[in-house]
Amino acid sequence: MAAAIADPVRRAILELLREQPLPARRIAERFPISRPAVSRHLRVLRECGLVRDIPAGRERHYHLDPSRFGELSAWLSGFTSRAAVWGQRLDALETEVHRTRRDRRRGGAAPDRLEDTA
Amino acid sequence: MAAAIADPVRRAILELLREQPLPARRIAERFPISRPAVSRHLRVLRECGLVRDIPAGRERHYHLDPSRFGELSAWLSGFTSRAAVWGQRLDALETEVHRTRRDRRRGGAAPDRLEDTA
DNA sequence: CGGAAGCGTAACCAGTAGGTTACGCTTCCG
DNA sequence: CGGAAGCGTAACCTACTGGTTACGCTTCCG
Repeated sequence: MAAAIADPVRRAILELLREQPLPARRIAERFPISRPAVSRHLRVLRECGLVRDIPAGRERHYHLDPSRFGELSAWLSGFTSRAAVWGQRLDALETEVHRTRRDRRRGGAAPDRLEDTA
Repeated sequence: MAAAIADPVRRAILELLREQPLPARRIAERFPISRPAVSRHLRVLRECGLVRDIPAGRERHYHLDPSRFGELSAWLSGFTSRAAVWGQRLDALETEVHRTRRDRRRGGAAPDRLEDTA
């Protein structure tokens, strides 16, 4: 499902469908690629459940199915929520690494002076 | 950047690094693929800014860089936020389509009875 | 009824992504 | 100092992805 969003054309289609439902023809004519290519992109999105279609005569109306977006969003939130934590730990970690290297070179536990890292 | 997350191995690496920073060796040994393969995955993540590395002697400590995750998360929120809206409009739309088809077949404006859609 | 419109699929082709092995460079340590 | 450890990169191969054209099926309409 993440693979479906990886493609820029498919992302554009989703943004298009976010504004309003559209028949396949209308979607295809907004891209510089051929209609069958768009048709396959639509199939990928359909199989991922990101998009649904309603047959309407000889047309086929596509619309967004937002239910699936939550999954990826939830996965991402597992990372963004810890941003602050790591941000705080980061400089401390970097300092620690530098200190360790210096210690080993000197062969002893040096105080945390920073004259060569500043 | 979305392409970086598309790969399952890279997602697993990110989840791994979310727990704690790790040297490349430790990351590689948790996957059934070769070490150079993991090394390239790490490069992709690095170039996307999802991950950063700190040289530590002959090792290279990798850690998460959560700042970029917000971008994708923000893009996704543009869809999830409208979930309720479209969910409400959806059945109405579907009904409308069916009604239109029926109307055209009959050649007149039919009342919105639902005997064949219910 | 018959042609046009709207879509999807099949077959084919080129570019890329991800895997492997071989290799080279730096860092550690006996 | 010299071998081992830890990484990254290059070269190569295969598989998949995304694009195109050709085609077939259903639906509309003069």
